[in-house]
Amino acid sequence: MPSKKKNAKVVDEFDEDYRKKRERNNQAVKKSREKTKMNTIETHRKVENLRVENRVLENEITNLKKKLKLLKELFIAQAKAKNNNAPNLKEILGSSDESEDEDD
Amino acid sequence: MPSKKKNAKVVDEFDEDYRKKRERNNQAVKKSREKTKMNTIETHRKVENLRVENRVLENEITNLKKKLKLLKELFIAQAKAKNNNAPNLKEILGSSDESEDEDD
DNA sequence: ATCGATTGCGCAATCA
DNA sequence: ATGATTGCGCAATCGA
Repeated sequence: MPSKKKNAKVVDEFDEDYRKKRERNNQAVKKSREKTKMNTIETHRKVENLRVENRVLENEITNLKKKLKLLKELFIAQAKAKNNNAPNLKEILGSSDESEDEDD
Repeated sequence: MPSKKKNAKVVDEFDEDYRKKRERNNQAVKKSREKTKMNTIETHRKVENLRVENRVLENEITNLKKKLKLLKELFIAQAKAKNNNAPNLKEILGSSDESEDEDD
């Protein structure tokens, strides 16, 4: 029963259709891997950007804390100078989540 | 002049030393690519962590700004009640880089 | 049935 | 000589 038609899986290495298919796949593979590389680079870029942004935010927080501290001192001083009943700042301000200072 | 000894580059596909070498390289390749995958995952993890941290910092800034705003109002109110010369907060606190409010 | 995209794997060149 | 990286091709599989 040797049928010359199709002999199963013996891919004729040089068959034209086969070669065309292989060539297209090879291109697809290249493209896909190029894409992967780009994504990798992009992700590294994201990390770097986020780190920078993070430092900016940290600095802003530091500055805000400094201002807050100073203003509290001014407030207390003013209260003492003009009055005796300085409001309780902790009650007024210290709600949320921070715990920056400890004076009273 | 066919010398049976060594016929240049025709790597005998089944030569034992060749096979050993190939096998070792195949393992090295696997290892290296595994490493690459791990690094990729790790980098994605970093991005996620940084994003989270960023949100935390943004929130902290928001809270600090709120506090600062409130305290400024208290300070002004107190100054007006007891005194007429409220110090110039902008000068004292410096508008270094932020610009949270606009009253004066 | 088709076709591109993705993935695991092996080979060989090159780096270190 | 040896392990690590890298570009490339093959084949299986996925996804539309």
